[in-house]
Amino acid sequence: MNKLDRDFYLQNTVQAAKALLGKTLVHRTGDGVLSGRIVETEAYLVDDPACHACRGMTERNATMFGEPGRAYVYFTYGAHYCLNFVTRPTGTAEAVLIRALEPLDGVDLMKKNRGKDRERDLCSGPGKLTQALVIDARLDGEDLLSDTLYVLNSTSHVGPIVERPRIGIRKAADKLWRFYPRNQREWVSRP
DNA sequence: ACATCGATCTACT
DNA sequence: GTAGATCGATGTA
Repeated sequence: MNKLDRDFYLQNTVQAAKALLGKTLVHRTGDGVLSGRIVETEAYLVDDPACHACRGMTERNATMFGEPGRAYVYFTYGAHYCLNFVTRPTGTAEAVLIRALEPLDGVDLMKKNRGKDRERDLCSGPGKLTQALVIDARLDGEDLLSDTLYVLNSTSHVGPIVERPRIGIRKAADKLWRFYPRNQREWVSRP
């Protein structure tokens, strides 16, 4: 299986958010390989009031303004990291938030990282999956074409995609920019 | 310098 | 179903 190439991340962010469903996120760590199937995403656009970048570049969101195909990782609620993939050309600050995974490789290590035993509790939320896959601020700006953190272009068939309002935002709450495959409800953060 | 508020999670009712 | 934790980034003075 091949990694998604740079061109994949240049496309329309809403399309990219849908196209990422069913792909496999891989993190190679010193303790083992951790991976999961992407089953829930959200799109954040440059002219979108809910997007971190809508008020211009700051120290935190600088990665979103950079090269597509990089990881934007930020810390929130005093406790959690969230993982995004930067999309669109350099200078256009858009990204896809990865909200949930179906665990694949390294499940035992994920259970240890999370302090949970049920597989459904490992990656069913943006803060959960970063804890399970050991993704933190050190990976902000990491190239998704590297050999550490990357996305495999799995060709598995993804059925009908459900479109819902994004979670945890107040602005632009009417936009249906949260996506998950209808047949993957069991792994998502909020069916 | 200081006050506010999260792209969340957990535990508890 | 909901309250509380928790702390860095951000905006305002």
